[in-house]
Parts: sequence; C-alpha cells; structure tokens
Amino acid sequence: MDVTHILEGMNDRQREAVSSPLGNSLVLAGAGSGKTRVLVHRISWLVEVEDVSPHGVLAVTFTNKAASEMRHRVEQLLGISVRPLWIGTFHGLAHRLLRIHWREAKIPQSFQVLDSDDQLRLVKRVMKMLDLDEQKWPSRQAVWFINTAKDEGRRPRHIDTGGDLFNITHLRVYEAYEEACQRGGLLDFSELILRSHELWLENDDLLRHYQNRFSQILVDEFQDTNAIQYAWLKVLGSRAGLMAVGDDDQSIYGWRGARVEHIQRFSKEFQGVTIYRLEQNYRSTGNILKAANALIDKNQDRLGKRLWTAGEDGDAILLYAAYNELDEARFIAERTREWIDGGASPGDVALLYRSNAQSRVLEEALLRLSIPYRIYGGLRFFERAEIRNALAYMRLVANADSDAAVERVINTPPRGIGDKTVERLRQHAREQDTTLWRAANDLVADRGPADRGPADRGPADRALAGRAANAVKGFIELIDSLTEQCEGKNLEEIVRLAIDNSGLMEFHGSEKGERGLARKENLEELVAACGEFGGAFVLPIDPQGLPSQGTEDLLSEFLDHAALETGEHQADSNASSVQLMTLHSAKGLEFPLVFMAGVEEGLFPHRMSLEEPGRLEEERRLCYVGITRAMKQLYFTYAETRRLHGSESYNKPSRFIADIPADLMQEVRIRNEVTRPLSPAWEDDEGSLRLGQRVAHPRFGEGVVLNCEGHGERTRVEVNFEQVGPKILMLSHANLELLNDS
DNA sequence: AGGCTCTCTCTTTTT
DNA sequence: GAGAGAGCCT
Repeated sequence: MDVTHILEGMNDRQREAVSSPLGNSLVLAGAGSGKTRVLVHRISWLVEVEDVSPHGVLAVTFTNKAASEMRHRVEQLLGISVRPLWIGTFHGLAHRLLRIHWREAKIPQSFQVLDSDDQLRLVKRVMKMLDLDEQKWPSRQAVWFINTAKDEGRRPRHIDTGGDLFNITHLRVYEAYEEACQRGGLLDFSELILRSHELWLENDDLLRHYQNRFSQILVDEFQDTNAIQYAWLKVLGSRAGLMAVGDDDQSIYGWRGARVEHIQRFSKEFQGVTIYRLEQNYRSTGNILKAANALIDKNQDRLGKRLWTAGEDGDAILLYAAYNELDEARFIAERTREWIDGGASPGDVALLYRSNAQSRVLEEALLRLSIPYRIYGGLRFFERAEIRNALAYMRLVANADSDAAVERVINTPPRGIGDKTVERLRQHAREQDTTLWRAANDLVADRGPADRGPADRGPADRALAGRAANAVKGFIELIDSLTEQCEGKNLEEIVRLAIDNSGLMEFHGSEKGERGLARKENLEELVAACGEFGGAFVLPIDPQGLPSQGTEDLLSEFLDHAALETGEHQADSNASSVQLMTLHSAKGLEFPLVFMAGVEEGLFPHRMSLEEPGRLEEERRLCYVGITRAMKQLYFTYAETRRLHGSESYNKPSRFIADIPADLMQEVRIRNEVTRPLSPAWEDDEGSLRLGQRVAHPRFGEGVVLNCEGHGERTRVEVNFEQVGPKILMLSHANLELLNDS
C-alpha cells in the first residue's frame, strides 16, 4: 500500500509518532510542533496501514472546535466519511453514551444537560430550601465544592467532612442538589463524565462492548485531563492502544481540576508506553522561541523539553510601557493599523489578555481606527438571556415538565405571575412530588380544598388568588397552544412560533437603547441557526449494534447541542478581523502578530494566583502559551496605571517580563505623545506638562503624571508619587515642578 | 405585580 | 462597572 502521503513532509520524530506500534504511546508535543497534524495522520495510519476499522477509533479533545477540526482534517486525508469514528470532547462523548444507555445509567430518557448557569440557579434554589444564609454561604462557592468533588469522582457518600462546618454545609448542599438533579433528570457537565464512568463500572457487558470496540484511543491535550476524565480513559482504554498527546508546559486548566501529573501517571500505569518528543517548532521565530524557553525555564515542575527552530531569529520582542490602559489600547490599535496598512490581513493579528474585562478598551481603540475585530469569550451566544429564554420555550414544547424552563420563562415576558405565585407552585409541586408544570395545571384546574398547607399558613396560601390563577392559566394555554402549533413543524418554524407567540421577540426587541436591537438580532440569529441545524447533526446511534433506544426528534437534539456547544465562539482563523481573546482561549491557535496586553503584576500573574507557587507556575505556563502563539512578531504591553472594575490600580510590570532575557527585547518609547487631548488650560499654562512627565511636589516628592481631567481653573492632575503613591491634585494649586526625563 | 432606584458585592481563566 | 438583590412607589 502506498502510505507515502501519510508520512510525507514530516520530520523524523513526527514520523515515528505517527507510525508508532499499536500499543500505548505518549507524545510530548511542544507548542507549534505539529501536534494536531500528528494526531490526524496517526488516525489515517491506523486505518490505512494498520487496518484498524474506523469503528474502532475514538479520539478525545477538549474543545468542540478541536474536535470539528480533527474531524475535518481526517476526512480530508482519508477521503472517507468520519461518521464511524467517535471524535469529540469528553463531554460530548459521555453525553452520547448516556443518550444511548440512559436506562442503564438510571436516568430518564428525556434527561437534560445543565450548563453552568442552570447549575448555579439550581444550587441557589437548593440552598434557599436548606435555609442557608446567602451572605454566609455564597452559592458560587457551593458550586465550586460540588464540581470539584465530581471532577475527582466523588459522590456525597465519598466525602469526609472531617467535622468541618464548611465541608458539612457544602456536603448538605451537594446531597440536596444531587437529589434535585436526579428527580428532575438533570445532568451538569461534570455529571456527564462521572455518570458515564459509573455506567461502565456497573455494567460489565456494556464496558466490555466498548472496550472491544475501541481498540485505538487518541487523546489530545492530555495535560488538561482531570481525575474523572483520567479514570474514564483508564477504564475504557485498559485493553486498547492509547496515544496521549500533550504538553506539560501548556497545562493551564489546573483551576478546573486538570492535573499535569496525569502525564507521568500515564507512562507508569499504562503498559509499555513509548515516549515521543516533538521539539521542533514550525511556527515562531528564533527570538520568540528563545523567550518562551527562557520563561518556562523558571518553572520547577517540568518534564523538560526545549523547543528549537531551523528558522531565522526574526525581530526582537517589543515592549511598550503605557501610561494607562487607554494609552495601551491606542498603541496596540495604531501598531495593528500599521501592520494592516503594510498589506497584512487583520486576521493575522491577535490581541491576547488575561481576563475578559480587559477587552473593552481594546475594542474601543480598534473601533476608532476602523479596524475590523472579533471578540471571543465573555457572554457566548447560547448564554445570552434572550437566547436562553427562547430555548426555554422550545424546551417546554419538547417537555413541559422541565422545571428549569418553567422557572425561567413563566413570567418572561411579564404576565402577572410574581414571586408569590411561583413560590406557591413550587410548594405544591414539592408536596405532590411532581413538576412545576403539573402543579400549575393542578392548581388552576381545581382550586378545591384538596391541598392543605401547613397549619401556620393562612388560607390564602392554599390556592391561587383569582388574578394569579388567570395569569397561570394564560401561561398554560400559551404553552399548550404553542406545543400544538409546533406539531409537525421543522426546527426553524418552531423557534419562530416560540419567540413570536410567547411575546419574547416583542419584549426583548422593545428593551431600551441598543440593547433591544441587539437582542432582537440575536433572536433572529437563533432562528437562522435553527434553520442551518436541520439535518447537519448526526444522530448518536451506535452503528455497531446496541440499539439506541428511541430516536429523538431534532428539537431535543438542538437543545442538547445548545447546552454542550456553549460557544462556537472559538477563534475562527480564516476570519478577516483582528482576534481579541483571553490567553486561555488562544491555546492551539497561531498568529503572525500577537499583542499580549496588561502584562502587569496582579493582572498577569493574576493576584488570585500569587499566593501558591503551583498556581503561579500555571500563570507562567499561560504566558508561555501566549508567547508561543506568535509567529513573526510579539509585543508585550503593560500600563502603569489601570482602571479596572471601577477603580484605579497601579501595577508594576509583570515578573514574566523580567524572566525574558533583555537582549531579546526592545522597549518602544514614544515620548512626546499624549494619550488624550488636553484641555486648553492645560496646554496653555503648562505646555510642557504631559502624561508620563516626571514632576516634583513640595510635600509629596517626585512622581509621574498619570492623567488629567477637568478644565481651566478646575483642572486636576493625577500623579503617582514614589513615596506616597497616587494623588489627585488641583493643577492650579499643586505647585508642581517639572523634571527632566531620566 | 411591576418597575424604579439604590446599595451591595465581586471581581480569572471554561467544557 | 456591572449585575444582583432589596426597598419603595405606582
């Protein structure tokens, strides 16, 4: 057989990895070393050379984007449909298993996937039921407790509280939450994996079936696996050949339970693991690589790896010290403009930052220079309120017993069903051990003396007041008629009916300002998305027998899709716009020109990570990921003062800058410029005073001018004094002495 | 019930 | 600075 096309154009290490024997292997693949390529070609190799049936191949990734890219490239290379291969994210694959084996997994066929927002809401409600003080017990913390436990494979019964009140309380929440999930047929993200893991452990035949079926397993981004995912792989892959591909230096999801140690554990716990190292980098210039290597060298816990390139050194890394975040943004936008004017595509440029909150000023600066851009992260499409509302109506059409959906839209748009009424429905549902939907129907249908509240409640609590009853009746009729009208309709028609009949479109569309318009557009986009969804999504039926129980309709499938595919908003490399994203979401991507903004102590490394050495190392790895995204030119920028979250902060340049050898870096100095137009008084009286100017004050000593605001007599300047820190002074009274730049 | 304002908190990263 | 929640007015 002619296999040259599979190994063509690869270096020796890549070739070895691709053609590795069928057993277990670990590929330590540095940034830009052709990792995805190796994975894709490995699959081809397995199928074409080793004669592995496509049925027998399972490939796991962490993001939906990586999964679809892999699917694409395998399809191209193999020239066959990838339908029989299982390629997906851990969550996607686990979900697929549970859809097939819901009975064995002891969950209702109509189970619903909870996304993080749903989860938070539910935890909040559970905590309210437990009468926990929200001040003392923040719900986010409880969510964190639950998710951490699940990510480590721990059910409530496995938890040892050690008599600690914190643990005891959260364990109670965990138990109650789990009960609520079980009752409502709700599975959160971690539950998908945990549950499918248990599914195998408790069903020998089933496990054996999948162990036999998947003879070859490939795992991407192995350094990102958490305990339960590792256990999942270990159970499934105990008899398979497993190829784990990862890079310990790019492990940036420790906060989500990922453990780099799984790389080491893998080579110990799996048999005969062959290790391959991909260290030749095809992406970045020599200088960029040197910087990356020097930086990551400061970390203690490493498997050890050194990237090299056969290419040129390239330009120095440029560093710009901005006066403030506006100046930083302006600088980045201007340099981007120059780059584009020089003939490059906007899509070649990435603006990376530590946290989403930084994106706004960058966005505004790009806007001013009319540079097309695209922001990733922040609120994703399916997380927007209007979209979630629409989905809730769609969910009610599919399954009116979904409490989460009823809670969400029973009074959205407002139709006269307030807290009191909903609380009464909840109470009734609890007493009758039924769903909100049924409780509502009950209470409206017969308001007889049947149900009695606790003795200490007044009679008014037992039934719904006339007005409320009518409102609830209206809601029930709306859903009933909607369901009826949706009968036999396609997905697009269903959303249309849902958003029009419910009044959502009108409600959101008439919200004040641009918001209303944006929401309306989003809803229209949802309609379009439903249109496209059509038949494109392949039903998760196991082609190897094991009958899938019950074919689901497209509507339920779409709702699952919306829950799992939270984004679709991962960067699109062929988009012709500047890409703004967090360092986390930049992993796996590459750009000729990269700006890393806000490289300041406290921001990056983030202040939340400063205490623990382990977390600091993770921040450094994050920086390493950022640096290695750059192909030709890399900029670091930081601001001496930054307005973030409503207050000013003064940060030192990040330690990461100092980690990089000075000879690789060059500082950009633009002295006689100011960041914003100065008021006339400012210019007239103090022509030579500018932002960044060094000044001396009789009392406070020396400092740097950070900002100015106000006009004429009332002009105020902000000066960061070396001795006493930042002060805002009235310019006319401050008596500042101008100093020369050093 | 709903809408308004005021106050408070929480500020990382995401499948 | 934004979003959530409480309190007050209609």
